[in-house]
Amino acid sequence: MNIRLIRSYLLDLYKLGAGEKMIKAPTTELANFLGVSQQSVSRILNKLHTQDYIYKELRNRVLWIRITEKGLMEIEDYIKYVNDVYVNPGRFVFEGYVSTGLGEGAYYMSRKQYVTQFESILGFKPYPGTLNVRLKNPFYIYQNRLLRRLNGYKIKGFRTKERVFGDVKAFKAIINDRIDGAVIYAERSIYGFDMLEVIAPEYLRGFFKLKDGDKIKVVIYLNME
Amino acid sequence: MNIRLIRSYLLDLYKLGAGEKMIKAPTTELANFLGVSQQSVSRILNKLHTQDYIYKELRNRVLWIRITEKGLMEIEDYIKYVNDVYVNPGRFVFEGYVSTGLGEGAYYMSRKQYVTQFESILGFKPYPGTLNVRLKNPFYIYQNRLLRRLNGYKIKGFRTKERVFGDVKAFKAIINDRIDGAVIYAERSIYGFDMLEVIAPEYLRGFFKLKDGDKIKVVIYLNME
DNA sequence: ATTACTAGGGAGCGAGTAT
DNA sequence: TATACTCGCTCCCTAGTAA
Repeated sequence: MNIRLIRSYLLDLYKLGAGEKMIKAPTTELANFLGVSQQSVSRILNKLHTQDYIYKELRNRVLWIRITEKGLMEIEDYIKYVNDVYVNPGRFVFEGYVSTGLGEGAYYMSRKQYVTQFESILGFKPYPGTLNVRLKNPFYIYQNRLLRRLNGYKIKGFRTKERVFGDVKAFKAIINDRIDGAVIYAERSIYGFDMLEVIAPEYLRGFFKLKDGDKIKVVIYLNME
Repeated sequence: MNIRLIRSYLLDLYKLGAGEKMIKAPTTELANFLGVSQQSVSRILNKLHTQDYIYKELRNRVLWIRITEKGLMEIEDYIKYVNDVYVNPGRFVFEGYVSTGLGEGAYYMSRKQYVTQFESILGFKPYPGTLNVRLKNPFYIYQNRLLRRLNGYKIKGFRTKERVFGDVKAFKAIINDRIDGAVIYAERSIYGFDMLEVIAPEYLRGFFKLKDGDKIKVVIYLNME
């Protein structure tokens, strides 16, 4: 079942109180509330149950349901997303923690072919290194996944006689509300969705006196205009 | 197109900033963001456009879009609903304004066949009359529409030799945080979704010293347990 | 490059109905 | 009364491809 529909139905069940306790959920009655047929309610509840979003049991031939932990997490993430949509259209706010990467960043960011493109496309000459920001909040990880799907500014890869350097995607960003930089996604990143790679014209660790584990805020602005 | 999907897609477009201005929306790029194929984006945007949820225009063969007033209203209602879901599971909060109905309420509420049922099912003997509460906020109207679909407590209709009295549906409610009463929905109500009919053991206009236009709060608790 | 048409498959839907 | 099966229909999706 489509995740968009799953969220929508889970939300309605939550409204009925199924997030807190077992509730009586006769399919005929839910049909009215959800705006679908009794048969569809039956099918929907069974799918939600199969996919572990709700508990479900028959008591005296009547259904009782309750949303599972997995279902609650899905709802909470979604609610956060919805609110953030409203507060920050066109903006993606992240908070994460300074982290030491594998040192690759410096190597990449000092390649002349990349540097000249960053300079002309983003408008600044990046400091030769990246700041790794680890995301812990599942919502930020979700957002990062979304964002990574967008195209952003494209920095073309190239090849030397030693090896191939892949394409890089960049989004303009503001770090700690002060420095204009960017978040980059290497085509074949070694990091998962819980890591942001940030570049800037300054040495960020120096500028903000950062050490590992320090909290940092990164706001990405989309360039869809 | 399914309203659940419409909301979901509109929300994502809003996140990209399409609620505030025309944004460049190449279908290939949106495909990544929405998690569907380029072809689906084309189809989805066309449907949203046909149904007046977005503006859409081609500039140099690239799509630009913006969410319409209708789309924005849909989003706002939905966001309110989502937040309210989280804050008030199992509870439906309404705020409306005291209004004079057509005087039918008193006639109905003094039928003995109704009164005895109300007394045994809801646990109080209703004052012979209903308080009409007019809803103005579109969100409350939306909520009322949702609620009217649920079954609630069923009060059976009856017939006299003069005429037929239809079924009535009731939900327990608390009025102005003080009086335990109920909201009733007559099977063939003469009112639209912008009106709540409230009953209580007391004469509410007297108890709260209400006059037409006074604000009043009604909280409905679902009985799905 | 784009957008968007077509066709085929599959998911979601409700009516009828078995239990 | 309930729930949930089958079945046919519609809607939604993607791949291929035209413009």
